[in-house]
Amino acid sequence: MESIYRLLKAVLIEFFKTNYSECIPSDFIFQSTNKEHQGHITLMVFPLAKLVKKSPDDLANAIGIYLMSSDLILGQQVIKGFLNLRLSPKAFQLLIQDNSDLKIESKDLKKIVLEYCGPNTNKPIHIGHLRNMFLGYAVAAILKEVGHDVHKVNIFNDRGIAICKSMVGYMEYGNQTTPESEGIKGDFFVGKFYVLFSTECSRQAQPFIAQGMKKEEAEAQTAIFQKANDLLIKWENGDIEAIALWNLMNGWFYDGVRKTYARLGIDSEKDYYESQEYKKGKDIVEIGYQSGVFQKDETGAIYIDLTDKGLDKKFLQRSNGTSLYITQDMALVKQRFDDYRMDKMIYVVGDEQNYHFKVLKYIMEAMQEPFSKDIYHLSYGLVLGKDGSKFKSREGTPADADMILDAVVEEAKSQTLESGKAEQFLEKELKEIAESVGLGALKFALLKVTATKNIVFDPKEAVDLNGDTGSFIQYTYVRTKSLLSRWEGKLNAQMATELAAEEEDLILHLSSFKSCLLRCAEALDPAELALYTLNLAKIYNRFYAQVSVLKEENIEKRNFRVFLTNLTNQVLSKSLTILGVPLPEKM
RNA sequence: GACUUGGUAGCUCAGCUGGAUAGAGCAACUGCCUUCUAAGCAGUAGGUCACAGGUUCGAAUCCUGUCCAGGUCACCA
Repeated sequence: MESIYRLLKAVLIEFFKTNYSECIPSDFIFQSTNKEHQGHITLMVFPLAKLVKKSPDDLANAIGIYLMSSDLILGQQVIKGFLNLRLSPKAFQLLIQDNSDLKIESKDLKKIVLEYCGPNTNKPIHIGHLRNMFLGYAVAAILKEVGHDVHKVNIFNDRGIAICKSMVGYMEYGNQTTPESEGIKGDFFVGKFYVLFSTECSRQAQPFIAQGMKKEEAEAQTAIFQKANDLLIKWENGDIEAIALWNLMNGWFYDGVRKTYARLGIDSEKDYYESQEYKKGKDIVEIGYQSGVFQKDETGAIYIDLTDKGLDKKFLQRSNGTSLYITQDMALVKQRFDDYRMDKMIYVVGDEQNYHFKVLKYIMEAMQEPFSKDIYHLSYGLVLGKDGSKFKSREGTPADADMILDAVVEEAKSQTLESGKAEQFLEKELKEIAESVGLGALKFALLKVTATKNIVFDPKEAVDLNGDTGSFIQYTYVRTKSLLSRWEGKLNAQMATELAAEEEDLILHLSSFKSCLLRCAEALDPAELALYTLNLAKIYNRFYAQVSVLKEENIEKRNFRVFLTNLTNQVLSKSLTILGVPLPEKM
């Protein structure tokens, strides 16, 4: 698209130079022409008319006539100050030339580290993690595609009171069982004891609640909670037994969660562990305190005063000297910049932590760390249930990532069976198709919504294979693939002299792929790419239904349509790969 | 209360820096498989863009105010 605009702009500047030499516009606004009107692109004449103080219609007419001298323009029509332009075959040929190569050359390339996933090791990952992973994966892929040097890292929140709860649960109810002995996936096995702990804890809390205590307060009074707390202190003090159990249970967890990562196609080049970093935070706190950036209150707790930034006092270390969530993040961010020396650190973390990252940035600024300006929180909205409430795992709703994935894959399988096509597939193929269609549907459903917005997620709808779904795109991809597999000739970008409207639409849309990617990279949001891809599939399907490709008798036309099919296939394949949506062989 | 994000068709969402009669999909209804995969295509119906002002040739989009919803404001993570 760009080269067309560039060429047209040159002609327009020419026009203004000859007619209105005093006021040359710095920019021209084009948009695609409305369906009701003839034309492909439209020039906005209003701002120009204002500049030269002429009526929009008169100016539009004058420009329209002038543009006819360009061999890019075949026709022009002025309607209420809109100058609608029909592009010539040469213009379309140019668009094809510009876009048959999908490589993007951009400047200002950066080294970027992106943190995503971030599971807690005490229970299986849930739907919120899915959004996090899909989003992080796609953003990283987009940045890479545009040319940046991207490094994905993962953080395991592997220490703290939560895992201690699972550990106490196991000590109480485990009876020496293992995931192997029970036939349960490791992360679920660990999570089972977290639930057992929670159940017992709320049971023990009942009497306190009856006395009028708040739930959280009451639970803190229970004997079982006390055990977890003691265990945490033991762990922090390096107690051998506590650490052995911790290693054992985290091992089970990693074993389970890595299976889920593999199934989801999620990867990272480096894993960070909170347990290995958190202590360094205390040193930073100490340095900050010594240099007067942080203060100590009467109980001995250390805080930073951010009231002049419109924020509150933020505590960085408890009065008993133990570290807090923010303490370890202070250490971790520094560690990352030491490890990678990158230009930008992107945290993919939910928007409930907006405040946290704002504070983290201010603290690093206050400590005069030069990297403070390069910290970026890529924040995304919640995944809500159908009634608008948060997904929860305890009430029997299938919020666990594995459960949701299983459900979606199962649904994809039954849809395939229903379609009547299953007979032509082997059992193994059917399984593969269900897996990639199910996973694709799930990823697309979570990626098509603007990242900052909350998503209302209905598993049934995501699984639905009709309409605005990943499967629709996958289907279109398979269609192009199947068609191309029947083609034995060469690919030829030489355009036929006459184009059908469906071909023009396809070319126009294909030609905006690169600019779409660049906008996504700028916005750090794959949603536009998801919708672009969906639209490409729609436009191709229309093309497919309206014109013949392999059965076209005119050789020129046939060759060119195969070429368009191939380009569509490539763009679909590239987009889906970036989004992390699997490419099925058959459907 | 403060800060922050949002409110567009019955439902889920687009609508990029202001541009033409506000667009998709789902759900409802109609057609189209002897033709390159019908998980498809074509069509009908569905709207006071939360509300009220303002800015201007022009506002879903920008500004102000109001209402509603989510999130955050811990010596939790």
